[in-house]
Amino acid sequence: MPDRGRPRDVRADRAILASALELMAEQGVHALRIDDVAARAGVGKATIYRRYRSKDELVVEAVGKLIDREIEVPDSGSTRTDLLVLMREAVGFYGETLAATVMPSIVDELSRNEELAALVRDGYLKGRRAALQVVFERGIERGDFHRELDIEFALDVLAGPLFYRLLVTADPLDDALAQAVVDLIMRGFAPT
Amino acid sequence: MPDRGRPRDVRADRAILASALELMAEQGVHALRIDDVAARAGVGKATIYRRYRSKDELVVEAVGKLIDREIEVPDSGSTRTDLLVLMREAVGFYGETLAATVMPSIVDELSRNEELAALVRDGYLKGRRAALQVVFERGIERGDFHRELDIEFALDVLAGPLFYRLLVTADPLDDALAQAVVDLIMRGFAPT
Amino acid sequence: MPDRGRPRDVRADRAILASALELMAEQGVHALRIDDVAARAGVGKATIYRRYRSKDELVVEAVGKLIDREIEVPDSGSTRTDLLVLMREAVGFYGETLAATVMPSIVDELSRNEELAALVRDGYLKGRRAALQVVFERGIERGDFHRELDIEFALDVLAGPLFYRLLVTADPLDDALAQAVVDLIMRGFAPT
Amino acid sequence: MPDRGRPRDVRADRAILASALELMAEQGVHALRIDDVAARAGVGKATIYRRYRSKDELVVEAVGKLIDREIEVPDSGSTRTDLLVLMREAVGFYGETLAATVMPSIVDELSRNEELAALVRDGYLKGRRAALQVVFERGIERGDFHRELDIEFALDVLAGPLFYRLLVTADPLDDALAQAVVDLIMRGFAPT
DNA sequence: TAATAACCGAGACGGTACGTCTCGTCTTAGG
DNA sequence: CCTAAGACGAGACGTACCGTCTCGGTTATTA
Repeated sequence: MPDRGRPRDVRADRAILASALELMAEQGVHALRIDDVAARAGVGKATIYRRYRSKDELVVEAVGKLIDREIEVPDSGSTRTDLLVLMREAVGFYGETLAATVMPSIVDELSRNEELAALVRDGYLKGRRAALQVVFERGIERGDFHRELDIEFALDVLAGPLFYRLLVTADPLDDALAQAVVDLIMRGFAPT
Repeated sequence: MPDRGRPRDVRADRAILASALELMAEQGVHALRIDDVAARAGVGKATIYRRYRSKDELVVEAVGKLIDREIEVPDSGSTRTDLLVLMREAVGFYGETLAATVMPSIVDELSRNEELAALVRDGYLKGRRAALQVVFERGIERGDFHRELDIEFALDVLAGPLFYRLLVTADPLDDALAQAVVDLIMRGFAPT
Repeated sequence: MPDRGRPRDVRADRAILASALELMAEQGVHALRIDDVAARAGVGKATIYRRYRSKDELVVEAVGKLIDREIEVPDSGSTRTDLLVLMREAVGFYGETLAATVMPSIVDELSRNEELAALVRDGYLKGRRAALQVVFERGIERGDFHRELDIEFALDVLAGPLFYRLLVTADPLDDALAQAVVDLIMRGFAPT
Repeated sequence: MPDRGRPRDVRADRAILASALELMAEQGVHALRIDDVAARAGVGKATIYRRYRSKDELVVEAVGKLIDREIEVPDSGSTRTDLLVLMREAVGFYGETLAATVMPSIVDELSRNEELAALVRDGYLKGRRAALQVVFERGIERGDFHRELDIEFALDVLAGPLFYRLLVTADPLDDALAQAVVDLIMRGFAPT
């Protein structure tokens, strides 16, 4: 009997996630208190725990909402331009306060939370990587890259420095970074 | 009067750090409980807090011990070989169970623990980056790289894909990665 | 418009009270959960709250049903026999499992539930005491008791030991008790 | 290892019980909140739960403290006077606000809490009943009572009306009650 | 040698967040 | 307008962990 009883209140769904994201952005994932989420959302704690089995799961879902963005494959005719568009989009996204604040905790969570790992890897990364893959394949056709290009590795090179700065060195994510990475890719993987 | 009273027990020092590292490796930094460290080390909690002002500080110190490795600048005569030596060393280190297990939590901690951030960035990264910098400078002298090479960026490219795999995609850290990164660097930053 | 819409289901009325009594007998009034009553009665919670404003009121009503017994004034011609009949009836009633199980909780509830207190005192005790009063008055007429007999006090003496055993000492309620109490009354209140 | 570690703080012991008793007297046993006890006692909740496994157990202990009174056997030479002294003492005690407020909940608890039942029956009632038993035995010697007097029953008659009023009818506990009960006992159990 | 001072393991302390539970109300779809 | 099912806001429950403090006892250096 799936549809019996009072249905879940969609406004509560939204209020909970919104409050959680706000609080995470304000004080960090670490300092997130379920009681605070409930209070800000104007909701009982049970209403949260009916939706998420634990605080971790709430964080997962909130992050899921945060990173759930449609990505479209650019097609300017120029491989360099297309890569730059995608890199700038990524730099812009991870440069946002909320994403930047939350990401370290997410990464930590990834290592012990299979569910979150699946969500992030399959739901988010896969999409971005697929878009980039198309661009790389077009690049190969155009003769911008040599034919043995290891696309997986190329993707790691695009994303790696960005995450390294975000998570480890705390150096700025800016347009210069996007350009430098794309330049390196164009040169380093050019046909011999 | 600095030397009055019973001196600290060095065995306690060691037992605390060892227990902390073991527990971090077993269950993650997140699940580390001071009570558990005390119990495993056969030590009272006060004995821990006499040495470290907080749990965070204990983690910092334990991680410090873990990553405190002398690094020597290779000088084989070949820039590629030297870079490869350093990359392989890094791949080997982060491929170790303990380092790999602990790193995501460290990264999380970095974002809100200034002290740990300083320790990791100044005490550890700085050393490795200095070694790499020497190799890059020699490479420029030798004519392997163009003279405007942005060494900071080159370092990000070396480390980025490694951390990206370690923290985000969970793809393997292997020799192929080391070679691919070094190859890319050699090609991408070659003189025009 | 009193008769519009679907009429209340009488089976629900009965199921609710029956389930409440069963659960009270099984686990005590204390452990009674409205959700459990609803589940056992196969009824929604709202159906209960439409009938009883609160859990307390449900308990009141359930107990009311339990103790709602017609009492008839015995008239054997012998005061001792009449008192004995009434005492035996009481001993039999409070010896019943359900009544005995529920009574301590009822007593607790009496002290803070005015409504229940009224129901029990006016609806139930009053009836029994009235019956006994008649017997005592006949006894005075017959010359079995002195004329200054404080009937209120006599009633307390009849009921007191019974409740004391039931609630405090957990000693058995048996025929010997009934006889001893009646004997004491007959002697202690005999004319001088 | 019984004496290792920091010993329990006796002031906390006292503060907890005192606060619990105060709150029980103010609002009833029913409305007692562990958080309130902790707050009023200036104590953490864990400090309460270290001493008492549950709220019920705290209530038990608090009540134990409340009813833990030395009782001495009066010996005036007159059986009536001795009984009256003991009855007045009881009437005075149960007339106190705290005892009267708490008793219904205690009685309810007795029926499902073996530990409390033992405490109350063996620790408290037994003492009072023993004192009364001495008085009755002296009375038999003096010829105030017939020799077949069932002392157990006599005790039930002394205590019964008192508890009946306290728990059921809410009629006053006063000196008149004490006197009436003693009078009844003296007459009803007089030698034939 | 005795006193002094800081150490030691054990574990209680006040505080705070957790995740669970129950209350009495409210909201669905359906009879 | 009733019904069964079950979600809702509120708030107490008992647990767990933090960082501090207290106990009896130990181990050095200083007097």
